[in-house]
Amino acid sequence: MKINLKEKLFYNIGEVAEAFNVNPSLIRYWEKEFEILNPKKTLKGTRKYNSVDINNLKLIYNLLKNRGFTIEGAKEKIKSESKKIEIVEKLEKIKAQLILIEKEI
Amino acid sequence: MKINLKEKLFYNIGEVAEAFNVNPSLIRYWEKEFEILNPKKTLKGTRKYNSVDINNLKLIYNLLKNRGFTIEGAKEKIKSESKKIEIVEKLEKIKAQLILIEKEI
DNA sequence: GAATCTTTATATTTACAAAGAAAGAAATAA
DNA sequence: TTATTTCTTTCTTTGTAAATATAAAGATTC
Repeated sequence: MKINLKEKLFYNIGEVAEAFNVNPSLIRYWEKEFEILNPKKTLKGTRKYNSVDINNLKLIYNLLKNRGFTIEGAKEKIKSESKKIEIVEKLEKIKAQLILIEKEI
Repeated sequence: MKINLKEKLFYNIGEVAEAFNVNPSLIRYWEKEFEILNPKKTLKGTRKYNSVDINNLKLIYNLLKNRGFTIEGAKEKIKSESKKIEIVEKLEKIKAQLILIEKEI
């Protein structure tokens, strides 16, 4: 990964593909498959990748290319991961509430 | 999984395939792919699956069908898992040695 | 005769690449 | 400058290779 995220605000598909050393087609294909991959597009339709997009790509790349998930498997993994995060967030809210209650006693 | 592991000592491929609801060919195919899958064979060549084989099949099935690994990914996973177990075993031996040394002091 | 074997052929799914059109960028001429 | 040409990049759609799964064939065994 050659991309220095602080260098630019946006990258286009060629740069991204080169950084990950994959074909641009593959990046577009992943976009079809993974909801989380949603780069903005210019009025003419050119994709613009920001740091969030790059991080999502890193996640996807890692699951598919390093960790040996299928595309379906990676989708599931991402979903269940975000479920976990949601649950933790809920628990933290509950904790905050409990602390408030404790102070009132 | 309909197989009751305490019912019998060995199952043949038809029973196993039915229990996992897959094609017998698939079980044989996995055998080619996964080293850990090594059922004994009768002198005539018929596969006999014992509880270890069934557990290995469960592992493989789970990785492939539930957790969304590719075959290569599942192989890696299984390898790294057994690496982990080896390391823990080595550490336990070292621990035992240390305890002996401690007693000698 | 039903189930299994091995080997080989075939189907299906998954993952990716190629093709041709369109847009963008850069170099050159009016 | 501003047209014009040329080269590069990106687009979508469609094609294809590789991976995965299954079936078929013919022989053998339960």
